[in-house]
Amino acid sequence: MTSLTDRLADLAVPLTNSQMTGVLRTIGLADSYCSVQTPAGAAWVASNHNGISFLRVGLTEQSFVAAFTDRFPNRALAKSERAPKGLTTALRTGRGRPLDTDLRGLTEFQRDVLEAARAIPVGEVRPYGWIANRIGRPKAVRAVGTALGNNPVPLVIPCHRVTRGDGNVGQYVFGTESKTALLEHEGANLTEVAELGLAGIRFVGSRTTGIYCHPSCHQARRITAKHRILASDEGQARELGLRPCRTCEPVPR
DNA sequence: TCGGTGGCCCTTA
DNA sequence: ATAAGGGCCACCG
Repeated sequence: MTSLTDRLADLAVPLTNSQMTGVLRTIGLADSYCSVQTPAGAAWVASNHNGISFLRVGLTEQSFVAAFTDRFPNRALAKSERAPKGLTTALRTGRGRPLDTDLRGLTEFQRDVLEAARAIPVGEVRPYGWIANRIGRPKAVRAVGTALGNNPVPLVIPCHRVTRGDGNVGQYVFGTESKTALLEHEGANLTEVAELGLAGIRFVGSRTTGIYCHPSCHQARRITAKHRILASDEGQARELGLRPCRTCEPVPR
């Protein structure tokens, strides 16, 4: 009678390293990585059959591999010459079909935060509190910041579009200057948002449409100056007879 | 009036 | 259990 181990041994097929990597990759235990150019500079990016799993800007190849291994101790990593389909274009234009991402290993809270951040259009920003509200945890503003700080795939998931409620850009994995540069590159009206923020203005409304928005919402930016109304909070916007924009979903704090 | 700040909030390591 | 983290508000001089 043949033992189970004997039968398994009969089944075993010798694999080359690259074949083994291929198998591991298919079952999500190995990632490929390559270098890509981004608006924030040269980056290394890892991906597997689930999608993009890890991206870092400004690291040597060696320290990227170290960072990946540190984060995913049980996964193999092999170099590839080809970038995942659509990645280069998506990173350059910030547009197109959303890229697949691999967010395994993150908590539900962290995934919720990152998914919400994906909803912010190119050239616009939303406050941390907007994410918190959107995921049904209005008071977890601070935790939202922490979760974004742990975003494994910056740029792919645009955590740089989340800024402080007072109009400042706030912090960023790759540094504040990089965040500012990215947002300017995307065409966000950063100085206007900052000026309004300094004056305590959170929302911009239109006398003609009766709608109020976040100041960077593309709808808000089309409002003619003489029809523009400013509001410091939701209550004031309501008093002015305005209702929230369905596109940018302005939220209190 | 405005910039600095202590205290609070929530999640994760 | 505790501390720290990409925030925010109220309060203060």
